[in-house]
Amino acid sequence: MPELPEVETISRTLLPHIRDHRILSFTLLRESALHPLSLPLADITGKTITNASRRGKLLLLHLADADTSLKLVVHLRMTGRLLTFPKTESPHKHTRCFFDLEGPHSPIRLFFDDARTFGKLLLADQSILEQWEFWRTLGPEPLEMDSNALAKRLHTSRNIKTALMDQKIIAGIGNIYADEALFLAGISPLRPAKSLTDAEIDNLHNAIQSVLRLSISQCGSSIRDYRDANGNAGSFQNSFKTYGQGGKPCKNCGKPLTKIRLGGRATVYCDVCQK
DNA sequence: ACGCGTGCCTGTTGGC
DNA sequence: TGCCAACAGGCACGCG
Repeated sequence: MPELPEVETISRTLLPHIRDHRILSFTLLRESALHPLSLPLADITGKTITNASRRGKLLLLHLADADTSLKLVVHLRMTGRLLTFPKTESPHKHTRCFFDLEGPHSPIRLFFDDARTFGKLLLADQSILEQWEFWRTLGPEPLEMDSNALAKRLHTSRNIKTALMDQKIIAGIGNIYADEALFLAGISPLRPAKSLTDAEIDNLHNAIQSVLRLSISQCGSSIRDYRDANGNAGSFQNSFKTYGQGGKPCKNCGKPLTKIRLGGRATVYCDVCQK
């Protein structure tokens, strides 16, 4: 399930394959893969991909031609993948859209595959992005914000786990990195966010940044679906301290980890080490 | 205005 | 062994 480190990895591994490639055509196999606010996908033909970047969990392909500047925004949600193949590759079972690209070398086909169909493509200019509520209200990048900024955004009565997963508060954190960061910070996921002291928020801020940075350095976490743009798995799942580890001994104190549901999400923590 | 619960979607898993 | 409910979870949405 691609969160910030996974999307960052996809962006980095995808760019060398598609930079300076021109989009010749597209094939949309599932209409609902297109976000309702999107420009018609036909507007993408003839555009050149100039860059790939990330904002929160969103992957951005920067497009340009002589007159316009557009972005193809990809939200992979749970099971979305972006993969490149030679142009002879046929659509896969879960291919929702593919693009034929021509570049300096051999032509390639860029696939948007998505088993659970939660993912979306949004072809947007600046004005569409500004109309898009999710984009407009997306919180700051965790690797670019300081501890004071985080403290200001955590004035909510909700539990800290749910608050960390709220994309309006901070962008890019999902279930994996919320659990892992709270364990590293020694903070219970059940704590009301606004009950955290400045020192605790400072710890949490450091924990969020170190967990995300470490995961990026390991090319993200592959539970089952996630792969980078070359189809390779990440390895941060081997470093999980809590996520998916309910009932197993805490790596710090040895007591079995507690598994609960919080905001409808599986949540694993140590009730000894996390206060 | 805010917090909380539910539905969406389909492949995988685990219990009987 | 086979069946089927439960589960995975990011986000929109509706309710109180």
